[in-house]
Amino acid sequence: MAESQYNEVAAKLREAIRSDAYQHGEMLPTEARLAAEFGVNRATVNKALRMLRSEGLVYVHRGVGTFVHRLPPILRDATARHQRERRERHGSRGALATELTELGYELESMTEVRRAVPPPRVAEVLGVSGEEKSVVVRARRFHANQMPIQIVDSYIPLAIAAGTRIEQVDTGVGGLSSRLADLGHAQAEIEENVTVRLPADDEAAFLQIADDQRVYEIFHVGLTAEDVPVKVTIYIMPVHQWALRYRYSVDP
Amino acid sequence: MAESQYNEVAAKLREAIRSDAYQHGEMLPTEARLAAEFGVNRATVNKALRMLRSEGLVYVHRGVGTFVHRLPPILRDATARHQRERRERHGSRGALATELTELGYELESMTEVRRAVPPPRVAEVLGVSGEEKSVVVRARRFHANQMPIQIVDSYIPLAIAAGTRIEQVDTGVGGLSSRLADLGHAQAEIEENVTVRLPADDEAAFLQIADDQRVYEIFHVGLTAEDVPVKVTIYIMPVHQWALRYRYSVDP
DNA sequence: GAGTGGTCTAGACCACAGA
DNA sequence: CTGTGGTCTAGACCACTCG
Repeated sequence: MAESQYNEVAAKLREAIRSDAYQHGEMLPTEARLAAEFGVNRATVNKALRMLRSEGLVYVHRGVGTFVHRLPPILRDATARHQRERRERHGSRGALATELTELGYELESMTEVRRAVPPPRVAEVLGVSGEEKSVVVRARRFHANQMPIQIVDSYIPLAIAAGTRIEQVDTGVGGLSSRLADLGHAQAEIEENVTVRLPADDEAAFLQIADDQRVYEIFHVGLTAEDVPVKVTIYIMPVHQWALRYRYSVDP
Repeated sequence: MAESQYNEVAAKLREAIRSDAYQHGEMLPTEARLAAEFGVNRATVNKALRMLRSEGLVYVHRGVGTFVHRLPPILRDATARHQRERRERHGSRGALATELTELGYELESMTEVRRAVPPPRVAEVLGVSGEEKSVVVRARRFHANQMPIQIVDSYIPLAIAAGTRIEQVDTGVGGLSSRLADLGHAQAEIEENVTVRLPADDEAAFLQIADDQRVYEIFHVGLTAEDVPVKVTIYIMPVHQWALRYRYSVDP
């Protein structure tokens, strides 16, 4: 990892950040200054910083400077968030709010609800039309301490959700899952498919990440006890901000 | 995504690859040729190709050329691989072999077994010394169709494994999990923590990936019915080659 | 207006693979 | 030996932010 100059510069800066030379939010020296300091061209420093940026170790304020990002990742515990004990302990608050409060973050969210044409893969899984407005979309955007952290889009077939509280912004105590249960479509099983990819333009814009960073795409399907898919949720999160946890039983 | 020239070049090449202009393994035009074709400098083409490479869409044979990579991702179904029905259906073969055969891949693996000092995090979870050779490491390396795809290192406390079949390369029918069960340490629960990071040098070398690609690190802990950790396995896989699937029940 | 990072060019040298 | 991609430099212009 230490052959090329930009790799060496990157390694030195990583080390400086890992040690306590820089605090979260502190500005690094300018590229020109770093170039002089390390005795290399600015393009070389720029390439090194691009690496750090794509790792999530620094972020850039265009026209201002490069700043250090040193925050512990957020844990998304997929299994625990659906357990009764935990739900009861934390009352009506969502799973994410619970997780983040435990880490000392303050959570904010915005929700938009509309009827829409579902993406092809969602239409296929839900067994609805991919050409008409066949689903209700609940589009939520989350910030933690003023920092964007997650995009969550839930798709529910119109046949289930039309005219119900699911079409309102506030779904009430217990949220979307409880409303589905009220309507006779309680989810019994969850299937999640995880992939990692580059962000789309709108995702990168909301999450304030560079286009060479990566996001998790979690394709989450809620199924009833009869194995009927009743809800698809797609989660998009920057990989450097999150760790995922799953727990499951081994069939004896 | 289409402002800068290198992004436009990258977008055009992505599109050419996604359509059927190139087959898997086919060589792209040289950077010089692409630069002439698109009317930009070679450095710009190089930057675009670097993006595609980091996405796993192309790979480079140093001194030869840039080649297209178009293979469907491998699905790692964490839950299904531990279910009895599936295990019985496929006999003594491992979970991975089963998954890959279904996708038409031919699987090869190498196994090394040794006693070693565990990494700090592993020592902590297993409750063993992080200074002495307190674990047996089963280091496996997997290829599918001659392509490296996965690094799997399992750590078992010496207190459990010393002198048993676990210390031999061939663990026999049912593999490591069955031997743990034989020894009275049957795993009842699995916890997996997923993160995404840059590869270490040795990981990049084995997996034949560039140092700006990403790998999943899956920190997998096997626990007995009494919640005692008996095995830690760390999986390292390139993100562009794999999708992860988890399925779990919702507590009613 | 001054300073920042983002991008691009032209040109150069290198290590590597293969004929 | 030739052709490939990997890297680096010097210099330039740009859009952006902020005082």
